[in-house]
Amino acid sequence: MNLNEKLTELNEKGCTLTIQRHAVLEYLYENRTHPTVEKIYYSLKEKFSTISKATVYNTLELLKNYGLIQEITIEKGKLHFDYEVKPHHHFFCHRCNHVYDVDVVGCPLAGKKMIDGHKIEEMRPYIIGTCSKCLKKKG
Amino acid sequence: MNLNEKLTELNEKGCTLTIQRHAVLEYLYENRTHPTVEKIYYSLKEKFSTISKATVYNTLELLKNYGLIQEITIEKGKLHFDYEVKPHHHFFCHRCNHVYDVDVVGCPLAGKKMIDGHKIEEMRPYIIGTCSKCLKKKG
DNA sequence: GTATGTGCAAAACCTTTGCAGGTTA
DNA sequence: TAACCTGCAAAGGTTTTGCACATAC
Repeated sequence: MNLNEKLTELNEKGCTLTIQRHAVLEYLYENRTHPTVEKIYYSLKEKFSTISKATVYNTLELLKNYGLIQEITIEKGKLHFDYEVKPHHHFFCHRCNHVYDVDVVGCPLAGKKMIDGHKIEEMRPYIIGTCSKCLKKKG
Repeated sequence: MNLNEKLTELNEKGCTLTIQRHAVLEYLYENRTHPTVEKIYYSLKEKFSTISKATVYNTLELLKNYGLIQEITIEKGKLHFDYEVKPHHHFFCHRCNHVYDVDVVGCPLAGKKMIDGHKIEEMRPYIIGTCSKCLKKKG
């Protein structure tokens, strides 16, 4: 889903389209590196010098609740965010702290709505390890 | 793997078997509810009134590094721990904040050591949703 | 004009660190 | 005794909250 489609959906659902919300969503659209809140905040601050961390947190939470972005809890005590909401695996390198998208086909839970009587609302398939770049650095 | 086997393994690998380490591992062995650090700390404090949070954190990190327990980052900003280290899915209820084990067979990554050139060291298949108990409470 | 959103600062919370004192081999 | 471990307190880092001001419908 492209940026305008998401902005339109947000608007149609009755959410005020503020400059800050536009900026956060646009930033995630243009930066598919699974940035942390801190990264998002400091990047936006370059354009919007008065934006506050509280607004960034509020906005990310709001966009997540509208189902327009995805929260990633793969790194201990730190949030990452992803513009792409379609289910896909995330790989976290514990050496460089980068999050990568990886493509895995044949998930046995694909399309399932329930498991053991629990209602499935979101899949978070995480993988931890050492990424290809860090493997090369190994010394 | 039962408690004595893990304690033996810890000892054989050259790790000092202190009362605190024994207590943390034993607590996880007897409480398979994926407790948070806080829950572990306050529970152990009932028996060992002088135990400190730093020791609990250190011990959990140490046991994790020995591969004897599993760290769960499913809840935003909070760590849970699991005595069971065999790969299995975890379900997190965002309503009651409980973590459940769920059994999923046919993971396409089972046994794989690499993906996209990245070295897989740990799988964390997380599912978020509303648990069966909270679905009943719905009102 | 009322409801909603933002920015600032402080608070709350979780985790890590430094170090003195205690324990283990 | 030398190495390691624990407990306490403080520090560090992330996220949340409260409230005055600003903005939107």
